[in-house]
Amino acid sequence: MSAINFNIEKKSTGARGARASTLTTPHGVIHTPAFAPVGTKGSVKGILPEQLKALGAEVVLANTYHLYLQPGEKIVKEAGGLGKFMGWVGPPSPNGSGEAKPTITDSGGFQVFSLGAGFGKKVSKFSPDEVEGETAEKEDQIAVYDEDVASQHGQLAIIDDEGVSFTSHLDGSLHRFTPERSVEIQHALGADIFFAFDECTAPTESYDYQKEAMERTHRWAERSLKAHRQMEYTRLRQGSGVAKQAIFGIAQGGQFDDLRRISARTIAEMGFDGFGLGGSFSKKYGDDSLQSALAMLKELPETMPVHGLGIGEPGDILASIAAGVDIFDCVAPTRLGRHGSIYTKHGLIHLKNDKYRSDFTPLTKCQDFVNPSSDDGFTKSITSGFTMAYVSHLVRSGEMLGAVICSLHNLCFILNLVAGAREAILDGRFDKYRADFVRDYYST
RNA sequence: GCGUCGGUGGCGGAGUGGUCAAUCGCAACAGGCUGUAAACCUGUCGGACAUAGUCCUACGAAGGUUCGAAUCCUUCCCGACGCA
Repeated sequence: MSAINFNIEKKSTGARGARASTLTTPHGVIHTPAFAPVGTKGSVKGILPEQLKALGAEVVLANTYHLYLQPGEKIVKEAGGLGKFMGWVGPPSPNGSGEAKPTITDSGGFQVFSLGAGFGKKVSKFSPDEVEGETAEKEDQIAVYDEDVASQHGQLAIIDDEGVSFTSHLDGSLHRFTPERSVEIQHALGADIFFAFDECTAPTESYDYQKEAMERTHRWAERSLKAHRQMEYTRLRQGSGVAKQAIFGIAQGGQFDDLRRISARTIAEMGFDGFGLGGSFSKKYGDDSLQSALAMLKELPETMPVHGLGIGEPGDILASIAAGVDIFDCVAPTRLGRHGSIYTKHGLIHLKNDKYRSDFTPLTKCQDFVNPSSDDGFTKSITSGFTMAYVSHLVRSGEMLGAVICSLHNLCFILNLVAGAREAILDGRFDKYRADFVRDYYST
């Protein structure tokens, strides 16, 4: 019995393609395609929950690794779950705060990549039998770590078949994630949708390593699912009612089509509630890996909801929607915004550039491209008094309001882009919608 | 007027005979950012050709010592402080 219900309202004919759906979660409905703003530590940086709602966001994504380290999953559980904890709630009821809105947690698998293991061969890896022991052995494990790499990049995450050992970036203390532990933490965090623990790889890894990591991810997926079912079973037996959380399995395979396909099939057959398209699609790795990753979706049953992890570049989002991805999350809107870059119909611009010092064009001009029905929307009205010159000034002078305005703007842009895609799908004109956008955004 | 300490690239501030077109920070200019160790990181930053590099002009001004001076000497200008 799944905690979510996925209902496809409209889909392209033929092979798997763009579709519009409603995803009903224990905390509310998500209309897909949907974009989930990222609130890694339980906060979409600089943005109030009320503002997120006004922008049209229906779900936010937080991170297991970060919340585990700080404040600790127990606190979040005690608060009543992630949504309640972070104030991501609906209208208040007469006798208290409102009901929590939909949330997703990432498993911490990405941190295995970003905290060091992504640097692959430079990082020592352990065979399973070396790490069977408990905490006492961990000191020794770290000693094998490549000191040069560690000091150069500050990375400290070591993969073995059983799980991942890592040192906290906050205080250097030693920790360990296994699939079971990740699930346990994510149960405590209580998001509507959470992910199986995986190993994210860079597309620059060799075939052999991609295969090894993929197979490990599959074993971890199985263990994650099993752990989830056991915990859920126990909870249900204690009379806690219905299933509260859905678990998505993550497929990997890097840039290799055959691995991607194998991974998709393997994950799909395990019985997850949904599918996570894993990987890292940063531009620095080249352009092919996303295409290769999207191709694997053909292996999935149409009825399976798909989450594109970390896919957030506008063109990539539309390409992914075309391939049947339903939900997205990405740090780009907020990170770019904090750094002073904003999306416009004609591409990304850097407000710090000299030419915007005296550009008195209203900021809202950048949002005129999609979803005309949102013309009276929140961001439009809240940012209507701001000019590029003013925001440029704020960003230059380090005023936090600059970061906030740019983040709002970018979230508005991406949420509108995705909402516009949904409308277009429902109207049967998605291909044109995508083509028009891409033409304008990537011209010049 | 006397004395002391200072005047270095947009700013702050190192350097006190050669390895100095001059450490570093800020500013400026540009680039990057895709499941957030990211309100961050990288590059450029006297001028001209410009890849390396080469050549100019430069450390208040003018002279001087020296093979060689941002660095030593003389005078002048300017600033801060102290004494009259």
